[in-house]
Amino acid sequence: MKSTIKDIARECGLSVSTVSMALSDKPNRISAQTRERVRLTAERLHYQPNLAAVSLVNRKSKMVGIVVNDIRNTHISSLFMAINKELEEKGYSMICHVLDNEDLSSNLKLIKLISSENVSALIWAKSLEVDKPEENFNLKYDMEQLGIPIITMDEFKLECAGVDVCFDYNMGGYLATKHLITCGHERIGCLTGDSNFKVTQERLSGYRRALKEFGIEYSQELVYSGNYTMEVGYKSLSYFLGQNVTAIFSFNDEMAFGLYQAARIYGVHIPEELSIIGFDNVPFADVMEVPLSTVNVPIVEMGTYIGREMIALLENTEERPRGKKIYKPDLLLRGSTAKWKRK
Amino acid sequence: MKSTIKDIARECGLSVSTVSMALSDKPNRISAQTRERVRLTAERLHYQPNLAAVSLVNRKSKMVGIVVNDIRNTHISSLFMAINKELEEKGYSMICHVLDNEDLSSNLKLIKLISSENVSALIWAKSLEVDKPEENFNLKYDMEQLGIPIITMDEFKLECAGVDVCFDYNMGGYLATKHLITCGHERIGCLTGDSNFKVTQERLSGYRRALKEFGIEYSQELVYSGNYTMEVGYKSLSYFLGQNVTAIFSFNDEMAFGLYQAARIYGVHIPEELSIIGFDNVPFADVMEVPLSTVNVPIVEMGTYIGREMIALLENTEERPRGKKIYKPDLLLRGSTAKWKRK
DNA sequence: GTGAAAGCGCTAACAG
DNA sequence: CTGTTAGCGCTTTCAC
Repeated sequence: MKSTIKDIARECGLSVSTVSMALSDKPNRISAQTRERVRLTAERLHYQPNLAAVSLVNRKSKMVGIVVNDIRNTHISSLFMAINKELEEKGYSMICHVLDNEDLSSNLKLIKLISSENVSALIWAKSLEVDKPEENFNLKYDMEQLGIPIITMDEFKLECAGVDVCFDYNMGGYLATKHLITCGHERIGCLTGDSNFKVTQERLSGYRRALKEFGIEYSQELVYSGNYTMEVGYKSLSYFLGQNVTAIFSFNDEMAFGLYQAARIYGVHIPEELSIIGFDNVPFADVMEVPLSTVNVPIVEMGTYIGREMIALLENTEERPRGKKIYKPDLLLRGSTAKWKRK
Repeated sequence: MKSTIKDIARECGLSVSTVSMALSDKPNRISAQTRERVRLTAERLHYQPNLAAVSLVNRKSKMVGIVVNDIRNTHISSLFMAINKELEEKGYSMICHVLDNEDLSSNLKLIKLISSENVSALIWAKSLEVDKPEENFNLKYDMEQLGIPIITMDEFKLECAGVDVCFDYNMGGYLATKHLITCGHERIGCLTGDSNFKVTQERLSGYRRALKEFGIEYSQELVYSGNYTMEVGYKSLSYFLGQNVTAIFSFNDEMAFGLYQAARIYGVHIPEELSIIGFDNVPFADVMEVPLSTVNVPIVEMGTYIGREMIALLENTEERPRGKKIYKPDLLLRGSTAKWKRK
């Protein structure tokens, strides 16, 4: 079956420890010949080190845990790929926990599992849910107990090594809304994501801030509580039409595509009869017949940053205080938003 | 730091082995009280078993390796999620190797890495490349050497436990092409994926088979060699227009979207001036202003099947001969293909 | 019913 | 330069 260091030792007539050292890259006192002899038999026997054993003795592994939301969303898979690329280059593998949109399974169970997997670090790219203060408290505690560097994509206020890599969603919401207002829209629908996500609430604050700044009253009726999926975007349109909105700010592009789909069915013309602005800037945004105006989130850049920071965290020995990085939005104005002409 | 079974033993004044047994679900002779006492202190100490240690002694782990292509393609991320869902339910975690479209890194290196990770099984969802007989020979050998069940998504002809979960791409190519011919098209462009992939060649065979059946001569000029990405779809259109094609069979939906994008720029109307049929049926296919006709690949069903088979392979003890499952295509005719009216 | 001992594959300190 | 020993955290005989 799989050969071990023991097999090599037997073949070469050496001790296990000598073989171990010979195979190691660290400077040591094994003669060049022995070294070569060991290397050759290792190759011949198709030897591959058992990383479980290595990690057991080293108390660290070449594994990084990652928790992400539904990767069917291109925005998220792009992030995933960007992180993966950086880590793989440096010889790290990822143990993935991908969350289905439907079952956002218990955070605590997840952390326990991860705790078992003895990964050397963790990337927690799952949104912070603000409606569970108690669970979050425990989660924070458990995360810190892991004793490994953790990169989060929200402000978890963890007290352990790592970085918070965030995005200014509030500003994004503000800019998107302001743009619509500047176009002359006054009844602006707001299609939100899961209302308990911090990232959702921040976008909503931005929306309200813009309205306020321009003296438009906030109205609960113009807010449709979505969940970041295309389906809900589709369903929401009839509601918005009933509210006579002239523009919709969708909290992600995915839902905006759902709006497009419904608009086609209902015969609503974008942007003449309805302006739509999205959020994320997924690659598809530019493929639609009416390219989608959206708030750009530099997700690949963020993923790359996360990957690199992770490597630094893992390989630099000196302690660093927990870092923080905030990415800023910019507006990508394409064909789906237009000046509003009162009929 | 992280507590171990030893800590529990000390706390309870018991031996390590007793604690191990008490914590185990297997039937054994530990008294109910001891059992409970151990359980409670384990909880109190936030004990989580070290799976590296467990797998070392059991010679198997709750880890499954997976190799997939670029998950930014919804078709692939859907597959990934479907597999993940089944495995996670049964307590298995996935070690992911996601391949970037650009760097299809060495298979052999990948297998070696996986061999180190001591996963209990492997899902090889990466396309078989037919132009590397030598590498494939070694790959096959190395895969078999892993000594674990392997599910592939191509016919690798492996001689180890597992299943080949395939799709009849040839039939898919045939049906798509036949549909276009039946619509009256004669100059049918063919936008292929990476030409060295078996799944690409099969589609191409299907295309040629349909042409032949209807007495249309195959012409090299009508075939544009792509790579399954939107960019190449975009770029290919001007070539196809130069060839005066009236329809294009795109080997996946992604590239078809690229064609859409280019068509908009060039002012080419779909389907009046150009019919397009894709392959995969990604969710977005239905969102475009002109919904994309495509060949349906039941990828979620396939993923679920793979997950379930994997569990069966892992948990049923009796030996089973290597299985094979072939999914069949069906045509989804939407708005992007139409009867050709000679001008 | 519980404990002692051996060992999974590997590394690292300590001898020689 | 190389071998011996101990031990990472856990499971599993085999004694008691």
